[in-house]
Amino acid sequence: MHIAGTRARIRPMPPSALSTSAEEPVTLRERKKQRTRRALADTAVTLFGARGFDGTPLDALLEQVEVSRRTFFRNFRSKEDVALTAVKQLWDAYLEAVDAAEKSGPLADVLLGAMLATLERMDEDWYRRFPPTLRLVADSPALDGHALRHCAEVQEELVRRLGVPDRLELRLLIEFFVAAWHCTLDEWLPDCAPGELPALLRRSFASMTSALTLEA
Amino acid sequence: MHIAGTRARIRPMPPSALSTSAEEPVTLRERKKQRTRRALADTAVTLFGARGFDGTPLDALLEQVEVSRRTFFRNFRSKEDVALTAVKQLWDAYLEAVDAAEKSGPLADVLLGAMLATLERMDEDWYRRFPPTLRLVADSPALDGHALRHCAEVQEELVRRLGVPDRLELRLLIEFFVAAWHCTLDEWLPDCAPGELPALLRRSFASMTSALTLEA
DNA sequence: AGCGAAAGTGCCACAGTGTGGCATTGGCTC
DNA sequence: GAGCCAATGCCACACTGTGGCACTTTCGCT
Repeated sequence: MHIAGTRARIRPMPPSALSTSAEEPVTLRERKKQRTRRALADTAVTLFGARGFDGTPLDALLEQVEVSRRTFFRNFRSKEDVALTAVKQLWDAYLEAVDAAEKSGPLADVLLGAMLATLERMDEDWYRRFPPTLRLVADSPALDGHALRHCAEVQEELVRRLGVPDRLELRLLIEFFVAAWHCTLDEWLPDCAPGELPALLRRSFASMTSALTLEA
Repeated sequence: MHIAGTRARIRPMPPSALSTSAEEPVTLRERKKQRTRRALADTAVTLFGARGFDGTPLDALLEQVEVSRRTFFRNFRSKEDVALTAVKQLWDAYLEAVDAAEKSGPLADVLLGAMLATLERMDEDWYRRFPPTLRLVADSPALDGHALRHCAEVQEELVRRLGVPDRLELRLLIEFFVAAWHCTLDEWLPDCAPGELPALLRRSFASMTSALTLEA
């Protein structure tokens, strides 16, 4: 339902942490922390991928990375959170891309262009971790719920950053954009060939207008 | 992300239970069970509404209704589940309405018409419980995640029931429909005047095409 | 270099959710 | 009525997430 605005504020958590094209932090402390976070996120995907998200106790992950529960929860909000690291990285990068994009012409094209730019910017490591993450999400309702919730937050953020007079149409457009993205992922999921994702996304966008006039 | 098809099957739970226009079950046993479920769902909305969803332990609800934890979990999948009863009732009714609708002309109109019909069918009791439920969802990320997840399941079901040659466009349309519905609820939420909901929904639908061509 | 401050970490205990096992109750069927 | 069976209640347990506190490491400053 994700109603915008009235939502209770969420605590910030370490500032987005692992961004893909990260400027390496200078202090030793920060780098150490980053390494722990990265190890947790990486191991989470492989471990959950092997034994299932619901079927893997958090302790299994902690044991493998040799980190205490207390430390884990200082770095991630929840078990779902660490599993969805790749997804969050994508959206973080996307928001940056939207900020950087030139806002002229049809807004739909701006949103599409920003995503295409984002997909180009993501590195090889991300493309290795994203597909397994999607499969995790597809297999665990709990994870899916968290992913959708995160998406809703991104949408609110987009509305905030793209603010225009007519709120309703902007909200609709952003919802449509995310919807098209989800449909695209559905089609991409079986093969997950990185090169095909932009083409699939363009195809989804091209189908949007005709979808509205689809006959029974 | 809600990828269709590959999703793990969910256990059925008592057949939807509390439907709004329910044919009363004959046996005393069934009626008793229904009463318990109804009491749990009703009390949940008021109790969570008063003390917050996250701030209310499940035990508080169980104590008030005088039901053991074991019994509760035989009737509802989770704490979130019971809180979202009104939402689930709506979608259950909507799926029925879609089945009953005549599938001719633009599919978007079919989907819209089915929702308008559903809104007319919902009884007064439901209109009393739905707005508080929405506010609960707006205040608790966990609830929102569950609600979105449920929505995704409904969408998969819709694709299944409306199956047409071109899957992509159908999926897109259904996503757009749900998106429009969510936007409508956002606008309805502040006042929650039952009579205004259909008009708001029509307005959202009318804005769909222009949203796609919105200029920056 | 050294030293105090601050941040990160580990360990422990606890609240809350959700599940399995098993006895008991209460309604349904004959 | 008597037996049968579903529903319930009670107990114990696994797992997630949090708070408190002590200990170690790093940072910034002298």
